[in-house]
Amino acid sequence: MANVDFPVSALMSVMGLLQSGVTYEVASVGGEGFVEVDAALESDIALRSASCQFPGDVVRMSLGNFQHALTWSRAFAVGVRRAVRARIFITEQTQICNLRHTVPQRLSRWLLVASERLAREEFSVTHEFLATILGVRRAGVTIALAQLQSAGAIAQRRGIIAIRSADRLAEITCECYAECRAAIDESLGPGIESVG
Amino acid sequence: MANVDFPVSALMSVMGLLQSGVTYEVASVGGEGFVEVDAALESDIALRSASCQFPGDVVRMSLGNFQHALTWSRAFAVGVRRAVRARIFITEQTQICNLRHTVPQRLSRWLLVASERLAREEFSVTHEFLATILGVRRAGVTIALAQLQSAGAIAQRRGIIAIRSADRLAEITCECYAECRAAIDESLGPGIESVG
DNA sequence: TGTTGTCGGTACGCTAACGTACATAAGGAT
DNA sequence: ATCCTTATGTACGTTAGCGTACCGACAACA
Repeated sequence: MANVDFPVSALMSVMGLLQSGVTYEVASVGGEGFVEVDAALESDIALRSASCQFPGDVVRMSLGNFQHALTWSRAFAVGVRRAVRARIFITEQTQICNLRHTVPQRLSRWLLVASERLAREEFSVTHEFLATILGVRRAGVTIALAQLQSAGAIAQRRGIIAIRSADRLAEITCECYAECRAAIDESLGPGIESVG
Repeated sequence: MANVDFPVSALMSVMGLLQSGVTYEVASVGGEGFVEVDAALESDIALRSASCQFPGDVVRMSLGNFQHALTWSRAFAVGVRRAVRARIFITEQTQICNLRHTVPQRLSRWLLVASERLAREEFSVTHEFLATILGVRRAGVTIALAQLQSAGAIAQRRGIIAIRSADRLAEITCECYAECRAAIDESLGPGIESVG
């Protein structure tokens, strides 16, 4: 871990790996957070691997600078720790979301979050990609997206999904969307318009 | 949040609440961690509520003392932050565990973890309680426990579960058990014999 | 313009777990 | 000893999502 990245208009993923070889996303990090979180928690070694799924601006600090800032700037440390707080909440919420909420609900949440963090309504993703992110079948994503489409929430082209109505998506998704938004606002202040 | 508790031989639960009124456990905290984690992350307000499910010894600090120690003792701060690091890993792992692993597997994991943290093989829990913890039906727990019993892993009496073979449980449970143990060892050192 | 690899739609049987309900059993209280 | 509460066993039909497979369609590129 040579650098710590604070996404601005990028969206990064923290991935987990099962013995079966399946990978899955354990955290989606935009402007409300940073990677790698371990850098703020007394370790130079990341327990997870991160990758950038959607390129964009990132504020990058060397690990050394990050830890220096963390030590010497009270303001910096507060911001970082509050981001960690939000991240924990989101991860906890996703625990139950994965267990109790449906694929269309979870998919809607991911689309809303990605849209807000990337500040656009259209992005190029394949069903396969979304299946990996959500930890479900590719076919399951296709079915769920068809539902969102016929509800007028999204439009699709090959390799591209466009959000037509964020409100519609918000109706479909579960409470976890709002809960995570509230936790981020509570931790970082309402200025940050990204959600988990 | 007036105090911060470091369980020694107790087991505490951090709970989440869905709009439906259903509560579920988002973290099980023993000797490898502390509650509330928000205290270490620039907030006096806990985003989740914690409760003690299994009484035992706890090192309790006032919030003021905790924050004082965190500020002035480098050693204390390192320990606390490393505990946060482990907690994040466990929570992330539980995300995928909830999604992909079966009730008997998740139940086995919980029993193993609880047993190690409480340092005993027998504890009083009802199926109803375990159902809340795992976020499944009470009937589902009954069925899963019957499987563990017929595999010779546990024995049951009304309101009591006794572990007969931790090895058998370890065979049944998923990789998440070992992954979390490894993450705790990596974060806190192998001295702590609790697992998530 | 034709070929080829990737992506999306759909279908099949299958399984884990669901929600619900009811009956039995254990054990403390009277 | 009996009652009564609480815990457990079990059963039913239902459902979401699985694994797999196959085919058509799009698009890039030769």
